[in-house]
Amino acid sequence: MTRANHRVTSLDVARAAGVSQSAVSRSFTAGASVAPETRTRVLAAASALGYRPNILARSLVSRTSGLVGIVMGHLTNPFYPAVLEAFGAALRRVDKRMLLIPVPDGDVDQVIGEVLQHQVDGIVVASATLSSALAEECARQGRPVVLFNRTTTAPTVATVSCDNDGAGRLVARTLVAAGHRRLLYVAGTPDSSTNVERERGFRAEAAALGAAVRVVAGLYRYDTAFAAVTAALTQPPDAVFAANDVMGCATIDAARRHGLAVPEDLSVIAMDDGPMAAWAGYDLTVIRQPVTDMVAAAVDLLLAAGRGEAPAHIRLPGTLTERGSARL
Amino acid sequence: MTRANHRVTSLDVARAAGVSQSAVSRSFTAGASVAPETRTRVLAAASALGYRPNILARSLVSRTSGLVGIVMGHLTNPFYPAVLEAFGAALRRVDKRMLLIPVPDGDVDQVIGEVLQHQVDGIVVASATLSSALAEECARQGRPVVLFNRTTTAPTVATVSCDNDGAGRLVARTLVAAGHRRLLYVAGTPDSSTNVERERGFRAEAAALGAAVRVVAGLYRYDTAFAAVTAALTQPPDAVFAANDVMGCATIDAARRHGLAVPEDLSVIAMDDGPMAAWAGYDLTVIRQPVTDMVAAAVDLLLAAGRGEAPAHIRLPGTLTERGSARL
DNA sequence: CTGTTAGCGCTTTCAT
DNA sequence: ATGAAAGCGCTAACAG
Repeated sequence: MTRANHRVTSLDVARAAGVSQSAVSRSFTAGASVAPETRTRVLAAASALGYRPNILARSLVSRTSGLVGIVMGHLTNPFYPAVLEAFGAALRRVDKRMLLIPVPDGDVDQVIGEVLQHQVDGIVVASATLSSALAEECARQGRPVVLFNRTTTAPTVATVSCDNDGAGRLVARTLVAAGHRRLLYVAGTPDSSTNVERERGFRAEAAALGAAVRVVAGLYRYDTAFAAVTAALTQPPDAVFAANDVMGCATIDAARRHGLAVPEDLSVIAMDDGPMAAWAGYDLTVIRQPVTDMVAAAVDLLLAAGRGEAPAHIRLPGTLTERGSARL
Repeated sequence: MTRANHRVTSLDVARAAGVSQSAVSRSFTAGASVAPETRTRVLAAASALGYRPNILARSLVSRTSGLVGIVMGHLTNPFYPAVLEAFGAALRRVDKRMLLIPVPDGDVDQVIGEVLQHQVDGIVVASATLSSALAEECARQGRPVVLFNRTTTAPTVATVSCDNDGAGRLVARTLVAAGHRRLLYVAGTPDSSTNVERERGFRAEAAALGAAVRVVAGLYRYDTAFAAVTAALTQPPDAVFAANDVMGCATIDAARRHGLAVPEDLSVIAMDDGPMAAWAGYDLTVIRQPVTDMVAAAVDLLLAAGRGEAPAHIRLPGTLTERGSARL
């Protein structure tokens, strides 16, 4: 038991163990030179007093906070909670924690400032972009930035994303091969690189194969996608590629409401593979993004940058997961 | 422009502005006594050099880190991302950030240790509980803990939750008033206070009104709930209360697959009001938890504890949101 | 209002 | 292997 309301410091432990304060510090530092016997004594005293090293103080001198800033846009898109969990696990493995900043919208730049003040060891920006001016400032301060699920031309930031162009092509190829000719693309937010690439790949491949592609704006959200698809159904396509799974669900719901059966009358393939894609009510055929690998790659890039390596750009392939929403 | 690869400190700014280092500190402290003219000069120098105060150093002396630990269980339950966003917004308003620890399962205690080392100003534990030993240690260190969406008997932790018992009663009353008699409760994880309270209230009120209640185990997950409900449908109930919205969706899907129409053959009411509850495919009648208010209350409790007030227990009522899944 | 002076709790040379 | 001492970058008295 320890006295109430008193922050136990390494000095307290030192006194209790009859050693110097630095001996205590060493006992808590992996691979420091302490006599095993000393260390045991120190650890005993420490746990008796309920001592835990103060990471803030340590960070101040070691110049690494053990914190990684995660700047994330729309947590309500079920893709991102999965990403968050993956980052939590991956970062814990390298003994770092997440400083999470859910950014309302747009004002990423301001938010990055806050994160920098916390002396984070790196920053992950997901579902948003930051100005190149700020990217440069991060670089100057030696704080690696990796853009997750977005690409950029800023030379100082690393990026990790799915091969969206390839995914779009794969879907087009798959649908056309199954005999579909009138294709509909339900787009995400038009300014996101993710959406742009998926659309580009999908259209290019479809065009090459002689299939027509119409595009409606779904903005990555259920309600907008539902409305857009409903409107598009006046001239029904035979297959839909939705830029994320939420909009895939919206497409299916809109089709059913319109009296169309999925997949008999309409094939639906969506990007992402969140929890609801597997629900019995949807059974959505999807392109699964390799979230775990993407996150692992992002963490690697962060660490690599910490070692002074140049920012890289990683693209991982998505994989087609066939379920019941597409007649292939 | 500033020199590459050099962390700008307040001393650098002081020199550049021709003032003392403390003048710089004051210029960045709200309500400190600095001549306006001095402050402008300092701020100018600071922004020229790209200076940002180092929060770590500040925290070390001010003894508040500006960090709140958020320990969260299942991010994949769509209820929690919404909670996270709300906390992000509410905490930012009091100038604090989130140290997010997604806890795999169970090992909350170990995780709290990490959080404590970061000198957090408080800890929010959502969808999990912590041992009372650890709760006591937090208290001793003066770090307020609030349990979110869980209750406990530990005297040192505050709690915020929905009035789950009341919600259960409300649903039973509503369902029975609409003529339903054979009720089914799709339970969440049996050891969560949340589930226990909902079930207790639902059963008590149903019993009082002379309606029968069967219970199946859904574990708060889609797949288990789908299987459990499917099995229960061999002797169909007329109404279902699902302990969360995901299981509500599972119930609807299971019913439809079984050839039952919702709400004609089966009324479904669920707890929580996540994004998909409003989807056209489900149109789920729900008890909405007042997330924003709950989060605001949690933040208040954190701040109150910081001022030395005793831990309180707050319960906010849920509200019935009628949509199309229940015949009322 | 401003500068000087102590630390916050820890890591890290540098001697011993 | 250990202790003494010098900071990490900042805030907070305390004089002036």
